[in-house]
Amino acid sequence: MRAGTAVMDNLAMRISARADYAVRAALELAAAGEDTSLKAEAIAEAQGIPHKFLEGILGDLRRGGLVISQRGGKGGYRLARPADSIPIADVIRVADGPLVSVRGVRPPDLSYVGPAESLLPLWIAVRANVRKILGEVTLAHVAAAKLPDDVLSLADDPEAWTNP
Amino acid sequence: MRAGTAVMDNLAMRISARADYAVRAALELAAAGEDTSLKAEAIAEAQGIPHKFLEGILGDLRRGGLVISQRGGKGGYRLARPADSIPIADVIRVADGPLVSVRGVRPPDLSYVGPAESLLPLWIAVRANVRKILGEVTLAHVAAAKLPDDVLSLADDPEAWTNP
DNA sequence: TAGATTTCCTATCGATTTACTAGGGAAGTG
DNA sequence: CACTTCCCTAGTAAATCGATAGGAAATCTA
Repeated sequence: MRAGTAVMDNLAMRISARADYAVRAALELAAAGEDTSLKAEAIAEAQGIPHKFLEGILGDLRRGGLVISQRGGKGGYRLARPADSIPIADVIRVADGPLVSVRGVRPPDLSYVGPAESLLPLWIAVRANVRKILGEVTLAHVAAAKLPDDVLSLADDPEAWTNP
Repeated sequence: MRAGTAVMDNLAMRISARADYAVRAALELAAAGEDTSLKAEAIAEAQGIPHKFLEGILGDLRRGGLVISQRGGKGGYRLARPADSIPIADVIRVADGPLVSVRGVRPPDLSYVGPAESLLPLWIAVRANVRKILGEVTLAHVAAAKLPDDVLSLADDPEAWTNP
């Protein structure tokens, strides 16, 4: 922990509010069905997300080609593709940039010297693993509460839920 | 990406400079051997880390029980335990707090509603996976450039090194 | 004991990022 | 036209990040 500060919430790897909100909004759209559109306000209320903030995030999802928007009275947002073809990784990347980085640099662009040389393959391995999970699990999986077996088995280990 | 900004380095999951520096410093100590002590300045120079910044990080490692320090002429820092008994995860946690969090909260403390309910087990699975890798790989592994086979095989996939 | 060395502690700093909020314009609907 | 809903730009308070400064405390050598 950083010296001198009492409560440290400074994290090695974190998922931002933006990414979390983006995924939850996309899940609401997935649950609604590919051709039902929902208003930003309705999503915001359902998920407890500040609605003006959510509007910005939905704009990112639209520019990223994940959702389609419609203005006016019967407007709203809907998924651009079937929910089972949209991995969680895509949503996070579109809302928040690259999945994993070290010091703001992506692993392949790092250079290490001396005994730290093997750090690079280690970060790469971590990244590959995160990518594998979040690239495999789709909106449809989560919305239907049916995660793939290999992911479920990871989450089933009781030790995975403990704190430290 | 966030609307309106040109270059986005805003990341879903990142390893901070602090965590990176902490691991690299610990690796220098591991390479030096358990009972050789190194001065902060020497580590800073070897790894290209701002030395006053590093001093603070080494203080965290000391308070976390990972290194032992000695002041004065022949002083410096050395590992408190053999390098093969210190996982990378420990170093990161001591320097930077919990490994993985969502919106600054640790996964078990989150609560989701509706179609987002299965997000929790998903984050838990991601965390379990990161923990598994970083808890398995020790300072000795990295310093000797001999990562465990399962980690190596992850990093060997050429696709793991690609950008997006 | 004096002097040199090196850790240890506190405080501060500028830049960036994060998580939001405000206000109004553009597009579509009845 | 009136109304709705998305769309866009700006701004902002607070936290965090990465780093620096200055000196007190401990330890060693001579």
